[in-house]
Amino acid sequence: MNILLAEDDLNLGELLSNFLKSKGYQVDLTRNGKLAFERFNQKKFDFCIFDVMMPEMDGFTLAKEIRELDKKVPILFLTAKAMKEDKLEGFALGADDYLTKPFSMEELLARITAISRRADIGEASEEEKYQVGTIAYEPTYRILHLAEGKKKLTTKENQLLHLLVKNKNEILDRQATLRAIWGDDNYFNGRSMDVYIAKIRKLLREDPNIEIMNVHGKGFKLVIKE
Amino acid sequence: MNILLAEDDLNLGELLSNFLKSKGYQVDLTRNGKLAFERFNQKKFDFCIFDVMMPEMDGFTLAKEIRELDKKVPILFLTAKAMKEDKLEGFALGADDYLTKPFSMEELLARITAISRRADIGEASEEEKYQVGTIAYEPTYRILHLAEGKKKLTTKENQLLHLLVKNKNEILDRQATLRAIWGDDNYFNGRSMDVYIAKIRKLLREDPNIEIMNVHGKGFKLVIKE
DNA sequence: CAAACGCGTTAAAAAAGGTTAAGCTCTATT
DNA sequence: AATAGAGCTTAACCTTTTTTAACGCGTTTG
Repeated sequence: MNILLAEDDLNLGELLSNFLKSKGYQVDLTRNGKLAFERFNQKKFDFCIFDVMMPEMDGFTLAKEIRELDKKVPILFLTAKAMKEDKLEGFALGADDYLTKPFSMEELLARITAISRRADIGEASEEEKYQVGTIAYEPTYRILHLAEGKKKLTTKENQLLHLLVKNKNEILDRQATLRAIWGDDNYFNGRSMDVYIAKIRKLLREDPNIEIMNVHGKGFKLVIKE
Repeated sequence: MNILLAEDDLNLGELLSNFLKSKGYQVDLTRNGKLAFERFNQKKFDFCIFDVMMPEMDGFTLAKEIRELDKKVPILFLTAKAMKEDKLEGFALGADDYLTKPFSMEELLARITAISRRADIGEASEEEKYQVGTIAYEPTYRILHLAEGKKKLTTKENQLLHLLVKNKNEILDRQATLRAIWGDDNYFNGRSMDVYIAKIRKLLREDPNIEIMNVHGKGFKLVIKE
């Protein structure tokens, strides 16, 4: 299981990282929210642990960005002792739990176990495979199973389609997507994204029930009729 | 839009109720959780605002009961300042937001606007299907089945028509609608809405029994004769 | 009843999106 | 090192969607 850990205190960070690794998890440690966000978009994570107070981008903002793209990945916050209002903000973002420093390693492990068990029900994680209308899609291998045969997607095609599919029937926010895939939501990246939407639409044309609809000024939404 | 308000402090209750009414919402004010729950079962509400501390039945218990019946209706809690663990409990129940007393009316309005927008346009994802006079309407796919064939609606057309249809035979309040769709009820958005009312009227002209009537100074009402 | 306001409607301006193709930047290959 | 190819970005052009403006008419209110 892959864990994304964002902690600016390098001592604590290494400590946690080593502990979790010793328990059989794979851990990516990042120094701040910004780096964590980039990492999150490059790799698939099953669990996130964020310190709330970090330079560049704090844990809550980070969680907000991530929630735009992934509604499900469990997020656990590490907060300095007994903050008041701050905690709530975390929960409103769909946090699954929080720990107040100082905490014991065992406590952390217990939470991770409990939450990931809950999150895992019905999900075989690792090998992802989707059925989009009549078309099978394997983001892990970037393969689209069309009627005429397998089609290998490019990096960007795959990233975008993956997000669309993960957020089926929901609006995929334009800005958040741009930041996730292109790292920046300026005008030109926006146009680039439009170009990729066009490419993907062409690829999925095979099944007339699939539609990527535009929500003016907001983003795109993948819907599949009946 | 119908709001269910539960607040035992009658002064505050009346104040809130009047303020919200002045902003175009219909408000049912109840004195405690028990009465609120009864009211909830008699009428359809689009939004709930509950004080946490109330006699008979507190806000959290109330929310728990309501969530048993309705998983989606937005709930906002009003809490006395800075409770600690208690607050968290609210979020676990699927609260959408909370406000800590004292708060400003504007702040409340902003939250309501934001949440109901999110709930409204974000995910209308269940297969809805309406019959408006002789015209079938599928808001999920933004399709209007006219005599001449299918007509695809634009984002705004769809949002507005959806609200009209959901509130058939009831007045769709102008200001509340503007905040729900446009996020702000300023003069220009108002004119924009009028333009869309005109568009929709044109689309629905096919069936002479359909009428979108104006209620001067209040809003619009979709009625279907006999 | 007149001034102010709200609404109906149409047209024009502005913004956002759809699509195609040319250009650029890598990387792999000769 | 030059060439070719793949992938991505930028540019260009066009369409659709939304907003803003303008004008006229009905309604309300003092």
